[in-house]
Amino acid sequence: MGLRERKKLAAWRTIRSTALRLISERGFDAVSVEDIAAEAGVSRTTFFSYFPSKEAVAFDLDPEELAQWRALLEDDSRDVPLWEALTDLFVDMAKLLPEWLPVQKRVIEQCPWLIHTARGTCDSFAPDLKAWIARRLPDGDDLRTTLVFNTAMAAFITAVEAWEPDDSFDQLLDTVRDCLRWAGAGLGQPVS
Amino acid sequence: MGLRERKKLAAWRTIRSTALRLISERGFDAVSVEDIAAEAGVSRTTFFSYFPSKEAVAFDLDPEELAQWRALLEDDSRDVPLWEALTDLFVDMAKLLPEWLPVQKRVIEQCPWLIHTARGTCDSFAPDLKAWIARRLPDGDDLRTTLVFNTAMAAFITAVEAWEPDDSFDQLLDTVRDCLRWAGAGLGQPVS
DNA sequence: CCGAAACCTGAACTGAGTACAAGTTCTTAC
DNA sequence: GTAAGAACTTGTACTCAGTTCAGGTTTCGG
Repeated sequence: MGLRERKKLAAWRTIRSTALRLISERGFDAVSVEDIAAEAGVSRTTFFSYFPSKEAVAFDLDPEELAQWRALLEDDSRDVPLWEALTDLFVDMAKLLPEWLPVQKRVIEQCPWLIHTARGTCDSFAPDLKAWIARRLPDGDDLRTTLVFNTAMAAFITAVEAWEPDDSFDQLLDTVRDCLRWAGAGLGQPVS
Repeated sequence: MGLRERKKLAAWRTIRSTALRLISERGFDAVSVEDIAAEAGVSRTTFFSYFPSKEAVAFDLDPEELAQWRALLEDDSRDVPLWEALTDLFVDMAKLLPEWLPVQKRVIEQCPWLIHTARGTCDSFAPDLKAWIARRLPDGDDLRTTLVFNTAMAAFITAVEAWEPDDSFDQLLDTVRDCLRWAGAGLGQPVS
């Protein structure tokens, strides 16, 4: 990794951590992009070259975490049934977030309307995940692929939103597993 | 309904239809709130007293449609199993949208990032729907309630997003029913 | 018909996001 | 090592969404 790339990542992290500090101190609305940029020692223009919006600085994933995330999708073992593999995948994904999640949840607690933005975080790897699912599904059934994707996502989000930052992280992982299992088994069925 | 209320609804509809006309002519980004207000014969300030944001004018439901929507939730017959009732409910809900949906889809086609806003449309009755589900579920299991809600919503959205405005509307209703059924039966199960 | 409440309006403001030209820092190829 | 050029940063200036508010107009209840 050349100097340029290292500097870029460093700047990204400086801006991000500055932003999260200010936001958790004063609340999302009470912090302007100008405040963040000034405190992080860059110009407003530079801020927007790193983050496309003020929301992004609060919710975008760290490039390294994103890479780990994507790496999970490389696993191509198709001997496990789809939904079980999917459940494991989501649990593994959740495992990458023990630092990230509590912060996000506290921000959202103050500004509930940011939930929409937070959900959009997933968009960055949604295409990859969809491809992962499509690979394990009979030939090119787009509707079915999308349905599996959206439903699994819904189950995952349900677990995340039910989790309180004060609960243990293992509890979240259990809930993620439960939600995915329930959804996979069919919510029309009686509770097992 | 007094004069005041009638005028208000009329103004709402004038602003809305003006907005949709301009947006479908020029595209969402190329139309400013000022344009819409001017063309609709009201001030910018008034515009924002009717709609909280520029996005809202494109996606908010007509108050009357919203009322019909809510009316569907009044039905309290609990003899039908939860998921079947839910499937019927969503199909009935979809039936109220034959005018609305094609327009929304065309707007989103031009500005894909508006999908998030469109999904947020559901927020206006989400609490009611959640209560509807909770009523039919064993005592206050919040997680399960939310899971059912989110999953059903995901299935519904999948159907809506797969539907093309040129397809017949009945096809949408069929797809909604299919998606809900599949999700209810369990996506971990083989296709039936 | 009169007073109160609801409504509309213009003006002025904040802050997000964009465009661009000029300056600075890193890279690469020689 | 250095020079040409690519990539990055910055200030300025702009557009437009969304808010606030004071003052005027319309509707409503009695």
